[in-house]
Amino acid sequence: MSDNPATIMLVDDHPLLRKGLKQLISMEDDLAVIAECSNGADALVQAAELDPDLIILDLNMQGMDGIETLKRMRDQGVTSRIVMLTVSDADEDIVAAITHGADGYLLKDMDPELLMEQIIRAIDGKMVLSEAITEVLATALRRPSAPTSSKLDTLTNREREILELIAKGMSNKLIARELDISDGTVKVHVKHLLKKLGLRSRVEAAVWMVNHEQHTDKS
Amino acid sequence: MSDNPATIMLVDDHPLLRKGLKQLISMEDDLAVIAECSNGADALVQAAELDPDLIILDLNMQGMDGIETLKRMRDQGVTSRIVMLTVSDADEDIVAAITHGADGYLLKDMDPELLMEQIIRAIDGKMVLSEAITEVLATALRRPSAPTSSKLDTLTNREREILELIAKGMSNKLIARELDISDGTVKVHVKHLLKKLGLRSRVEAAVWMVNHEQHTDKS
DNA sequence: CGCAATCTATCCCTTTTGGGGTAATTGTTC
DNA sequence: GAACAATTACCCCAAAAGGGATAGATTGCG
Repeated sequence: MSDNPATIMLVDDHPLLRKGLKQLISMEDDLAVIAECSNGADALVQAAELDPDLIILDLNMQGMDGIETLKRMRDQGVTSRIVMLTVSDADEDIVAAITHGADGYLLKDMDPELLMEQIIRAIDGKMVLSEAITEVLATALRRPSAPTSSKLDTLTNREREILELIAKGMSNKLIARELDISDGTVKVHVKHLLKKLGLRSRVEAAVWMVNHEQHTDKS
Repeated sequence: MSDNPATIMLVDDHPLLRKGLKQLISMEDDLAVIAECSNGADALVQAAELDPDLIILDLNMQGMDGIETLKRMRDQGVTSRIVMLTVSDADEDIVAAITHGADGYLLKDMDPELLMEQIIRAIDGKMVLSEAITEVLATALRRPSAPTSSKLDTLTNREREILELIAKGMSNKLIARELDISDGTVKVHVKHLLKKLGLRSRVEAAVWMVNHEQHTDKS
């Protein structure tokens, strides 16, 4: 393991953070940063080409986000260990990262020394999770009713589409005009999606959606 | 200006980012980081004590957020130049930062070289804004109807309280029970706050509020 | 082909919401 | 004390939303 320095690739759209991380890593003799990417597309190419020992992947990137990048890397057959490094401690992100093949999930506000320990542990093949994360995972797994996000998957395309419009504050009538269908039909879809999501009103649906949109996309 | 190195204080709850920034700054001979804080409370004390030439302040901190910290610093009579450094390009944040006395607003995903240029310009007494920011500011100022945030200030305490409950998805009846008043009264307050905010339904109010809550507080 | 899912639409009915008004109470300010 | 804002509460009424059922059209799948 420490015969040759372990190779590390950094993927984060904040140059500043990359700089800090790189400097931190460079202080370890048996670690070497061999590549830096500022976006997911780049990361895909470089990961396939360089096959680093460890990829440190930011979750909140513009363009292709971290989860999507992770997913595609695994699809492409990247076998490097991949650790997510992020500010988000949202349940969905954590669960999504782990289920899509991440080998760790660390928070950016960690103590640098601790962070380095975890990175080294990750290269050693261990799964690394921030303390705050482990309990989130545990509680998430305890509830098999998947309160995470995948409820969205049970919705049909039309229902999801209408939910998004509700999350913009639109009334049934406006939605009907927007989608060019009758408002009676919109009511049917709303009725169904409320039932599927276990919510009692469009207001609940709206706040639920807005809160869950936060990391899904951004303006 | 460059007789003695200019003193800089960093306030950010991400140690990694502080590290990167500090290293970047240390490469300039006439700049010196004299303090680092990971939270707003600390920053208040240190700012008063050290009176640095420049304070680089993160906007999204847990506990006291950047805007609040900025506000209190100015209230305390801190005269240092203060530049916000953040990932958020939300209109409200920018306008709030500027109106509360920030001397600049920079984004974390800037190019490091450019960032250093801007920091030096800030110390020279110039107002520095990321490119993407200037147009946001311009358009924000063009609309004097203050679509920013301060609309919240026009609400009474009760109305604001009820708006927050709406933003949790609650119905009038539930809100009435929660506040121990009649649901007819809740309707009155809802009616008023909708009028004040220029919104057409509680759903619009809910999504507006949730979106504006994002940086105000966090779980 | 038959079956299930989806999208569309309508009817009926109850509850909720939003907008208009009046008015009593309290506290604050001039 | 008068004037004012805020909170409470009620009235009325129209519009919107939500829940039930039914049903035609289309599409995809075994």
